[in-house]
Amino acid sequence: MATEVLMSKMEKGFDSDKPMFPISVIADLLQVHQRTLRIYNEEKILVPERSPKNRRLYSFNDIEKGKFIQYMSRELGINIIGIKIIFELLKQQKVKAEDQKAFIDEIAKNINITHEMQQQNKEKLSRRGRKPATVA
DNA sequence: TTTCTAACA
DNA sequence: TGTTAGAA
Repeated sequence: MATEVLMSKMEKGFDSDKPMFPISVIADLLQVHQRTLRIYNEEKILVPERSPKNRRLYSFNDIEKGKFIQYMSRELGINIIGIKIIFELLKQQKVKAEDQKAFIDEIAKNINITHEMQQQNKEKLSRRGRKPATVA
């Protein structure tokens, strides 16, 4: 459903920064509750534009950032405060958006966060009623 | 109908 | 984090 909406937008050609997707599409795509996205908004981790009617409008870049957040949260087990700190660090280090996942992965590797440990994190989180990670 | 905020479970 | 009430 959300994917079809995305594809139709992509076919036309688009600005990756252009706000165009409502919260329902992003929630569907990332498999998170809308509440979670609103929390990300409140915590300033993922802040979308707003429509004239105050509706949140996410850009393609926001979606990519959302995927990264889900990766850190679900795969690495980092909480929102940790993610805030990481984003601030990435900003201070001027790490480009395309390099951020590799940057974090390298650190995870250095402190021995193995795939087994990531799997354990996923299991822990899913046992707490959270949906298993789908985002790569 | 969908999304908003805010509060409760 | 998930769910819901009431407003827009």
